[in-house]
Amino acid sequence: MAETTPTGESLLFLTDEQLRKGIEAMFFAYRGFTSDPDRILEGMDYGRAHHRAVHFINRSPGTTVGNLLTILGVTKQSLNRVLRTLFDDGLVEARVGKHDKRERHLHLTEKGAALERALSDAQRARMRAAYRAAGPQAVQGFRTVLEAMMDPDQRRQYQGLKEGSQ
Amino acid sequence: MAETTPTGESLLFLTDEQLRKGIEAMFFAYRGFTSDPDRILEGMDYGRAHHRAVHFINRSPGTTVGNLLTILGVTKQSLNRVLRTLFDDGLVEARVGKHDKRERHLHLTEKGAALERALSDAQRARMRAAYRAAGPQAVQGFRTVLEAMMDPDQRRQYQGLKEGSQ
DNA sequence: TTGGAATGTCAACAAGGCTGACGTAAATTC
DNA sequence: GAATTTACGTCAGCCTTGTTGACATTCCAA
Repeated sequence: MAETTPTGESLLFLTDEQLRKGIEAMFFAYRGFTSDPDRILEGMDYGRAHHRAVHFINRSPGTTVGNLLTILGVTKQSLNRVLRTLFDDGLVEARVGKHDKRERHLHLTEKGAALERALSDAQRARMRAAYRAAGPQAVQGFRTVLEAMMDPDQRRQYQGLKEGSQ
Repeated sequence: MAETTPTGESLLFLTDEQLRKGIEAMFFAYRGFTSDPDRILEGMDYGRAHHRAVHFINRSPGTTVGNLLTILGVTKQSLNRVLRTLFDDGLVEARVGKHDKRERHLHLTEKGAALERALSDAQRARMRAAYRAAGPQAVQGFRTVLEAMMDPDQRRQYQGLKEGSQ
């Protein structure tokens, strides 16, 4: 491999030390990333799992339970516990599929949409501040590296979500 | 705020849509980020919490229990459960402080260092591949945005760890 | 008509967070 | 020298969110 020998473009950014810094940056940044929604959710009877469900239902209204299972990567039992409380509290409603009546299409109620807004407003505020401080060029790099870090399956889901399927 | 009106440098990267993409990128990328170590740990009696402890003990040999508590941001009861199994299995040893005998200074044993290497090798491999694919410029941006996303306290810890204190 | 897909649900369990209370030894302060 | 504070350990109990396994229902599709 010719590119393992530093040439004009230095490859110092691939040293173990630089990689370790990247790893710790992910660790600490992810804590910040989740902290604002977590603060909102604590006290309510909800947790991070509810946030994720509400986020992706808002993102793809009418998505099915099976879709959600794939995206979230958890078992149906685990997701069902979360969805049940969201149904019971009137944040999410499930509509029986028109074509395939086995499927349940998930939608946020007005109340659910309100919670989603509160959570994502908080999360976006932090993201916006970080983006603004870092600048567009840095944001471009940020997205590029994150995308390269995903598993191929996850990346496909991420990209598939880019243009909403309604 | 004058800079909320797009000028020469477009501010399209600050739209809600772009921010949402950044949020989902963090979500999916973090899953990839943790998946390789998780795979190694499953089957052993260890989990992600053990990984974190071992990582930071390796990072700062001789660190105290209190330091570790601050860095990890968990309660001593929670950390203690993890440390106890690491002691019992001979991966970590605690040395009574020389100056302050109340403190326990934590060190990896050879066995602990071996596990740490296995875990960080796997995690670095993914990070290295992502860095290489994205290029140095993107990596620079990646680190800049992550740093801006941390809480100030977390950022101080992250930066404080940059140059090892031994 | 029959097999398999999509979903819900019950039960049991584990990891890893949390709080609260209590104990001990060592350092520090008064 | 006594009192207080600090660093750490531990017991008990609770919560969220993940897991596996088993079983029922409904419905599409071959």
